[in-house]
Amino acid sequence: MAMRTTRKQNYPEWYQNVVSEADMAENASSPGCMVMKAWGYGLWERIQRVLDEKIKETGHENYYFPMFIPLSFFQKEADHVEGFAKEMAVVTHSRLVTEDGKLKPASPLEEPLIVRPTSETIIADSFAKWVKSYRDLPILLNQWANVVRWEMRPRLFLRTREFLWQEGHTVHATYKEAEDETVKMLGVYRDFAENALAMPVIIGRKPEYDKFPGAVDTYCIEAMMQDGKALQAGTSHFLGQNFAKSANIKFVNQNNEQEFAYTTSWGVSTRLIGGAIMSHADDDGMVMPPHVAPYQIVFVPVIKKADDTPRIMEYIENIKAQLKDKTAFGEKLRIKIDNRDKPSVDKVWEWIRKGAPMVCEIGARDIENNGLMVKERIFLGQPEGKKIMKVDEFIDSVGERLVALQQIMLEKATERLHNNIRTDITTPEAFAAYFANSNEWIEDGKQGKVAFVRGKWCGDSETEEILKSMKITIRCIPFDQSGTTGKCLLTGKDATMDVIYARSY
RNA sequence: CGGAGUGUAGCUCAGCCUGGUAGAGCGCUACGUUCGGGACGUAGAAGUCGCUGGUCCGAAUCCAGUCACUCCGACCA
Repeated sequence: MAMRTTRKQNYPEWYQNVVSEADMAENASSPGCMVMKAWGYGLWERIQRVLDEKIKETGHENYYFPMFIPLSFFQKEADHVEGFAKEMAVVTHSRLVTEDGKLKPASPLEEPLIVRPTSETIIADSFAKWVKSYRDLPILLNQWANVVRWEMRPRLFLRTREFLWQEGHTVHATYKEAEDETVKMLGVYRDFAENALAMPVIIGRKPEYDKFPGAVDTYCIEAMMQDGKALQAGTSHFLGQNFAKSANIKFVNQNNEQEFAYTTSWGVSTRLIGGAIMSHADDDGMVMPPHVAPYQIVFVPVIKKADDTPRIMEYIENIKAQLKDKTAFGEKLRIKIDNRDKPSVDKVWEWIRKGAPMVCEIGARDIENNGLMVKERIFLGQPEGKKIMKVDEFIDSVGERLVALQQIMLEKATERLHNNIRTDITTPEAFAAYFANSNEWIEDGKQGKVAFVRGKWCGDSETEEILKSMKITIRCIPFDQSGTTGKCLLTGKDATMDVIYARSY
C-alpha cells in the first residue's frame, strides 16, 4: 500500500493522500485555492482537449468574456442574485496606497465589480446586443475560464474558491429548440464522463428547490464515488426566457413580431478530476483512465551497470520511435521516458502513485531478448499485471490494450454503480434505517452499507426540511422513470415520481 | 460566523509541564556499493522555534495579544 491511509481506514483522508502522493495539486497560499501541478493540470488539459472537440462537433464555438461583471448585472435577475449573493468575491477598489507603512485599498470604484461566479449575466448582455432577428439565431458558444465562488470549506478539486471550467451558453428562437439543446449537451457530458473518464453517471433533472438560480429546469449527471456518495459531475440548464427578459434579449420573428429569446447554459469543471480520483484510485494511489492520462506509457530504464546506460537508452528511444504512428482512442500515444537520475524502483513507484496506465521497465536483460517488462496499473499486485513481452508484440498491441484497459475501468465502475442503487427500500422507516449508517468504502464488485436509494418522492416542499435534517439529498429525478413501488420515502404519502436519494459531496 | 486543535529544518514530528548552546526520522548534497516490488554505508548542508510585546541575568519553553492553517458545524446554485 503506497498510501498512508487506506480507503477503508478513512476515506476523506485517503482522498487527500492520493492528491498529494500522485502530485496532482496542493493547497495554495491563497486560502481556499489550489495549485494544480503537472499531473493534475495535465489531466485537466486532456479533459479540455477531448471535451472541446465534442463541444465543437456539436456546433459550438469558443468565446472569451471578462472575469469582472458589474454588480448591477446581477441585480437584474432576482433568483440569480439571491442564489449567488452569499458567495461572491467583490472588487471595490482600484489601487493600493501606503499608510503608516501598510498597504491599504484606495480609490473606491463607483460600481463594484463581481468576480464571475458564472457568466450568464455578462453573456446575456452581449446576446442582447447581438440578437436582432430570428436569422441571428441560434448562437452557440462556449468559454473555458476560471470562476470564483467564496466557499467556506474547500477541498482540492471538489470545491475550491477558484476553479476552472467550461461554460456553454446558447440563445434560441424557440422553447423547444433551447430545451433540446439543454438535453443534448447533457448527453454529451454523459458520453464524455463514461467514455473519457470511465465514470458512469445517472442522468436526470434536479428537483425544484435545487435548480440553478434563474433556471426553468436544471439537468445533471450524477456519479457514484467509491464510498457510495454522489458527485454532481456536470449540469445543463434550460433558462427559458428568464435571462432574456432580464437582459432584454429580443428578436424579430418571421411574423415581424418582437419576441424574447430562450437561453441555455451548461458546464463541467475541475471537479471532474476529483470524480476521476474517487472513481478509480486505490490504496496505491491514482489510477488514470488511459484516454485522459497525461502519459499512457512510461518507460523506466533499469540500469545495473553505468556502462549499460547508453545502449539501454538507445533501445528505449528505438521502441519509442516505433510507436510514433501508433494510436489509441484515435490519438497518438502519449509516452514518457523517465531518465531522471534516481533509483529505478523509486521511479516505478512514483508512476504507480500517479497512476500511469502502463509502466515499462527496460534493462540490459531485455536487450538480449528483444523484449520489455510491461506493468499495467489497474492490475497492480496481480500476476496478470506484469508481463514480459517481445518488442514487436508490444508495439502491435499496445494501442488496443490501452483501449481495453479503459473498458475494464468503465466496467468496474459501472458494476459498482449498479450494485449499489437500492430499489428495495419502500417505506420511510426502512429508508431512515438505511441512512442511519454512515458511508464507507465499497469494495470492488460488492454492495456497500450506504450508497444510492432509488425510490418514490411526493415532491412536497416539506420534504426539503426532512432531507436537510437527515443530511440526504435528492440527486436527481432520473429520465428513466421505469418505476419502483411504494410510498414517498420521506413522508409516506402517495407518490408517482422515482428519484435518486444519496449523501453527496 | 460558532466549537476544537495545531504553528519548531523541504516533509512528519519530539522538546514546552519543571526557562540555561536547536533535536530525530524521512527528504536533500557528495562519494562508493546498489537498481526487474519501495536498498545501504560514510560524510555533509539545512531552522529569526508563526508574529508582536511582557516577565526574567537568560524564553522554543512562562504571560498577554495577534496572525495563519487544519478538523468539526453553518454554507456549497
